[in-house]
Amino acid sequence: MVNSHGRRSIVSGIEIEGGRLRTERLRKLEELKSLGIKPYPYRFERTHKAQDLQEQYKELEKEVETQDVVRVCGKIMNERNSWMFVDLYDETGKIQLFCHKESLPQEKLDQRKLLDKGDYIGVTGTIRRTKAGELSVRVTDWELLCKSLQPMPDSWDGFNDVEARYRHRYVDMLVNPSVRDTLRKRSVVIRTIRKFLDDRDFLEIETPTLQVEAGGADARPFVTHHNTLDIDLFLRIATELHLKRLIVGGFERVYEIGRIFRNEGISTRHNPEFTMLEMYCAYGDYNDLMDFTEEMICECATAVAGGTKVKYGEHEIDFARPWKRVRMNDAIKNACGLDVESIPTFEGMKEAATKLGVHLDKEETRGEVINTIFESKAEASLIQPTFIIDYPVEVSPLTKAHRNNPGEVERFELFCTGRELANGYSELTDPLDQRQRLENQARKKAAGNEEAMPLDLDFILAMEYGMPPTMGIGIGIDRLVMFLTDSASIRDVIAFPTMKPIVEPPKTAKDAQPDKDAEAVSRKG
RNA sequence: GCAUCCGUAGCUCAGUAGGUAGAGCACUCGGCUUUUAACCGAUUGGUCCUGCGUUCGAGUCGCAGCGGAUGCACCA
Repeated sequence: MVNSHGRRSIVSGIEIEGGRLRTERLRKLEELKSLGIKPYPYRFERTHKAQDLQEQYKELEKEVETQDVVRVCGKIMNERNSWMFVDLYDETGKIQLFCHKESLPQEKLDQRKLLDKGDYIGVTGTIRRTKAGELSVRVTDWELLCKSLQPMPDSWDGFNDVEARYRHRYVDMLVNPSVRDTLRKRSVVIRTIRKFLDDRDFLEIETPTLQVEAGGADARPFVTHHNTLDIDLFLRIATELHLKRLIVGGFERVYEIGRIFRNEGISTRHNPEFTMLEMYCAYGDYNDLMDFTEEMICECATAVAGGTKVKYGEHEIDFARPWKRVRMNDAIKNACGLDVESIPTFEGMKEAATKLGVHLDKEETRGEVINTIFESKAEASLIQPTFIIDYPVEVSPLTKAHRNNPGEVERFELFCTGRELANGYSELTDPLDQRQRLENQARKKAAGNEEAMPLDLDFILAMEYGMPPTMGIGIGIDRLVMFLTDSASIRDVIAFPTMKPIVEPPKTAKDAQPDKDAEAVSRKG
């Protein structure tokens, strides 16, 4: 890795070409080759994984030697007492190697000097437990499975440089077990959701990532270019509009767990690409959907945390059902005493917001102001899982009007530790109403609001063919995994989070000239 | 996008008032050991993030930039 000025490693622990530690390993690699040893062989027949041995010999007492011969393999992570003790790791955990000179042939003793931490080896040996109580393999033979050229992070100080951890996540995974644990739990969450939905006859259907217009959410999209068609395309910001087309198409239960791209700020809670579950189910409304959501998330919590109680930072969150359901207007009243229902006008609402110290920006309607008041006054206090229900129609262009309350829609958002976790509603199925709402959005977009939705005429056309009553929800998988794994940053639950690249500047005037190919590509046509 | 903080050896860090660039660990070499970051000895290792400036002299002071962290904004 080279920094912006072309010389040294900018992130800790990584050896650039010419680095001393790497050069030393290259020397050992050459020496191994000269001894006729293949440093990158093809396979190893193992009899046990580390965890198998730990379990199988749980009862073996200290200082007891067995004659049981095993073959294990893995990565050398640590060494003590001049390589008499070696910690060998495989995916399941650790097994200590006991490498005494009297158990090893002279040749293998000599070649030991060519091994480093980070190398993969396979060993043959017998099982024993040491005086210190550590289950070990007394090594009688070993073979190299991979020579590593990079130094492993210092085992005493650890691999703590945050930037290095995210830029070189493979090292982070090797050294910090919690990283693997979190990613494993993420996999469990996704598997649990799939099983939950599949068991209820849902179909997982993939919808387009490249779209002519990016709709279905308020967000700025990424733009890309298709060369042959010579058109700009957008990366999707939601899967909603296509999944609803599937409902129109006659599927009654569909979902997608897919990558979403939003061209917005990066923070501990936002990555430019993230994973969202969107699920749509015909003939149900938002009340049914809240029950459904509770059940599904409880199942995830149980699968990952073993129960409904989860520690998150300083909070203990209990997902036990049922969760509170609070009308947005009541949530505002509870938080700051304001009764928005007594204020019928946009101007009046604006005044009330200002009086409360709520900063308004681009709000143009009464409903938008109510939503902003909620976000700045009430949201943060929603620690335990809470459904906020009945949103203003102006902030919900895809949601069916409330059956009783004019000006409101049948929508909920799920909050937890003051953060939004899910967004669901009775889907708007009236094509004429939908057209009007999207035309309003398009007007805003034309007026310069980059997050407003485009007018998707094909979506409206689809709805004119007829869409049954439908409930639909989107759940941010990354956020959910954050809660269930007590992760402070979204980066901790993503295998390879987005990082700003380290750019190598031109070293000479000649290099500084634009690359011809790049130039050609940048000219459209 | 805004604010605050951070950047010295592979790692963790020290660096006094602006005056020769330091320690421990790691690496390498040698010794020793059947029991746990072993230990003992020796060597090696630096563009102090980059650039410009102030100064006789800058790791240290100033300005600009790069990268990161956190918070805010946006949003899920």
